[in-house]
Amino acid sequence: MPSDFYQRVYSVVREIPNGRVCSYGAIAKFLGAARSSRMVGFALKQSGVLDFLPAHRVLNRNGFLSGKHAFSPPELMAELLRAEGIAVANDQVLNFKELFWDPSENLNYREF
DNA sequence: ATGATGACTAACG
DNA sequence: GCGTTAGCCATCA
Repeated sequence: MPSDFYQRVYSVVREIPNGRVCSYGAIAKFLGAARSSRMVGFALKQSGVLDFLPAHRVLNRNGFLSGKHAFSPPELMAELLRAEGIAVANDQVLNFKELFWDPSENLNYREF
């Protein structure tokens, strides 16, 4: 039984538009737990059994695929991103800055 | 309850 | 600009 924190993480990640990416810190901040960025990644790792979750669109603040090793195979993460038109090279999203999607500016806060 | 862990970040040197 | 250190805090053993 996932905690509410997890549910909130999933709710935000699910709203990430196709072809866009986000960072752990941004999600954590939006959830009001700016210092719990690590927990965001932790939640995503456990999200495998839940509904579709674009976890591959969530990267660290540098745009690196920090969580690719959690996929099977790890290359799957980069492939999923490329499948959405996102350029990936050397485990990094090239135009991360342009593709960045900030939940605090594009998603209205609501009860999760 | 205590200590270790981690898909992170920011601050130092 | 890069490697190291230190905070952070929800889980888990």
